[in-house]
Amino acid sequence: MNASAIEPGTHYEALLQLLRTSESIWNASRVFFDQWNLSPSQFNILNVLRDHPDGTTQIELSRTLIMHRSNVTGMIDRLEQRRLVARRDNPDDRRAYRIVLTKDAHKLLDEVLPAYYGAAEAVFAGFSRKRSRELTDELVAIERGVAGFAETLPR
Amino acid sequence: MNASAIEPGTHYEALLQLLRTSESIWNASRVFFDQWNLSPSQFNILNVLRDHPDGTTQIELSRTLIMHRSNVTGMIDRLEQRRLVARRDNPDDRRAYRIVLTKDAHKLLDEVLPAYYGAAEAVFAGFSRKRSRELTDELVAIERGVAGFAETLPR
DNA sequence: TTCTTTTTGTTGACACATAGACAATCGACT
DNA sequence: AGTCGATTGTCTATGTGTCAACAAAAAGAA
Repeated sequence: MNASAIEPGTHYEALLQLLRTSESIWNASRVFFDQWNLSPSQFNILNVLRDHPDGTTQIELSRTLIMHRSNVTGMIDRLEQRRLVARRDNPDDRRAYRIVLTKDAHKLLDEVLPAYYGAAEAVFAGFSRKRSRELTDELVAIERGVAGFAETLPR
Repeated sequence: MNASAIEPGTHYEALLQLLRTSESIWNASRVFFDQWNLSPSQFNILNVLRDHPDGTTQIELSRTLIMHRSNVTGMIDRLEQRRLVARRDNPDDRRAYRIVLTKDAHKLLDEVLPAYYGAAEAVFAGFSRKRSRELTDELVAIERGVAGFAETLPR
């Protein structure tokens, strides 16, 4: 409420802890995906592509994963070199590609995904479903708070 | 529990939402700190240095901020160029520096910090202190779960 | 003391992220 | 049809992160 607070408060602590926890998840996921020589970002791309059997454009990927389109170029370059994705022609739009998973990628994901879902459950050992649903709601509310605050910022 | 789950579950949803929320906070903070031409990482370094009036070493900074020491080199290089930190000699250890804030940095932080704490409270508008304390505890528990899981991973 | 191991900071190579400028293409409008 | 603004992907520059290899210095062992 007090937009010119001079000292850190309880909410500030919660915010910091949220960032800390998220970073620890991200770091653990780096080690986890390294088992298959993947980065978390690479996995995210492959995971999104699973939902698009006919392929999707790079700009669409950039929107889904909230990253700049110039970043997608490099990510797809590296995944293409590893033969995990392919750039197919897009008959509807000659500016864009249709990015698709290769057979190798499907085989890789069949291996990774069960371990991936299992890992999420392992991390939450001792949490009831109810509790993690409540947590999700809480986090969504915070995300809305952040979005609201961001609008007050000079862009 | 079930370490070989085949499908995403409630816990998985919560984990994803945690990462999403954290990313939205980080992105908002980029816009926020941009008002003073700072990156979130640069601010974090300055903020840590406030607690060390006599300076601290780069390796100590890397441990506090959980980043590689080679990254600290570049961060301090850029902050030094902007005259926000200085590398002072360390009489106790001629390998290391004592990194200290400059007067300019103190002046900058006097401007940033109130807005910073205020922003945290603004994001949590509508949250009681009790609720954000509970959230903090929840997040700490998850962080422990992550650490536990990470230990089961091949390093 | 001397020998060995560890630690500190830098460097180079790379991955991942942004922003801005650019060419090719698309789409809408006249 | 032709024109003009928006979109798509790439390129360059830069910041932030990792890791491995290196020199200098410190710390420990003999």
